[in-house]
Amino acid sequence: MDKLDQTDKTILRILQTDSKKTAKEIASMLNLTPSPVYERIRRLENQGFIKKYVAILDKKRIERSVTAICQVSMRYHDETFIDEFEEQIQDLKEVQECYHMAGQVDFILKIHVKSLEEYHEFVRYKLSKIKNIGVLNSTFVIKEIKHSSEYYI
Amino acid sequence: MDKLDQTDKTILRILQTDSKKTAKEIASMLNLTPSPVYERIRRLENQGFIKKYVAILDKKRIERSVTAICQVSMRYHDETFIDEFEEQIQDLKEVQECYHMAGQVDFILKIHVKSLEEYHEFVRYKLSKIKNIGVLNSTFVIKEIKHSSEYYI
DNA sequence: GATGAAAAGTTGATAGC
DNA sequence: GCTATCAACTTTTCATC
Repeated sequence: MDKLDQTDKTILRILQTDSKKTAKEIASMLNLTPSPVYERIRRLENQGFIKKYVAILDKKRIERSVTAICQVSMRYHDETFIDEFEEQIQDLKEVQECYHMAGQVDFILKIHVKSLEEYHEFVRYKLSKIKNIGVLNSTFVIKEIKHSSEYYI
Repeated sequence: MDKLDQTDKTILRILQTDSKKTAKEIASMLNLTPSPVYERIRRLENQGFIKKYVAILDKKRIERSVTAICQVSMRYHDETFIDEFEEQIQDLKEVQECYHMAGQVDFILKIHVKSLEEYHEFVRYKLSKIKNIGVLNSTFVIKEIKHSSEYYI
């Protein structure tokens, strides 16, 4: 009930690249009728393999051209400080990703802003207002080589 | 023709969180009829604001639980070496994101694998086979604080 | 730009193999 | 787990305001 067969995997691969493909289209790619494809997709959703369906926007088109990677280390590593940091990061709309890391650096953040000026304001008025940040090291993306929401299956 | 009004922005915000919402549902959220919503979505697609629609999978469910951030510096910075690196990275299915950075580190990669053992094999048999890599520094995600495909609009 | 209606296509359910 | 069929709903188009 929780195992994926080859048909399931193919369906997931297709939906990861284009979720607007209809059950009918997928069915014809797999030499099936739409019904089993439809049922499998429903099952993959219910069993939690598919979390959601989203539109991917072009960041250049919506003025989020600057991508920064920001590495943060905390001054103290009390549980409370860490929890507080995590909570406050959730509310920062410029932060698209944030990971708690093993190693020297505590957190890695991916940030999207309109310009370097906006990044400066983000760091000055939002990020550095969070308590207990020790080291804060920002680098900027000069070219996006690969950026995908797909996982290899 | 290329400017977004408030209605466009609301539609984009909705589609970024749930692209399965029908034109009818969005219309009722905006106190409109489905037709103008439908036309706006078509326009947002044609003008390149919406790049694509995808299904987001649960990485734990499909055995890609380990996320690594790998920072790579090149030995030499010739154009040919850089181009070659970028090309070869495209073909590595474990690499979900790769950015060419300004600063000390040349590239930052986000990698998804099943286990640390698989990561070891990835580095040993795939990544380190790419020519001209000088420094290679891997860290692992111990907790995902935030991970979204949405941009703030 | 929006409404409203109508044609074409998809979804989702059900019966049967 | 599949095919075939069908009603309900959505998408898509278009005349009209």
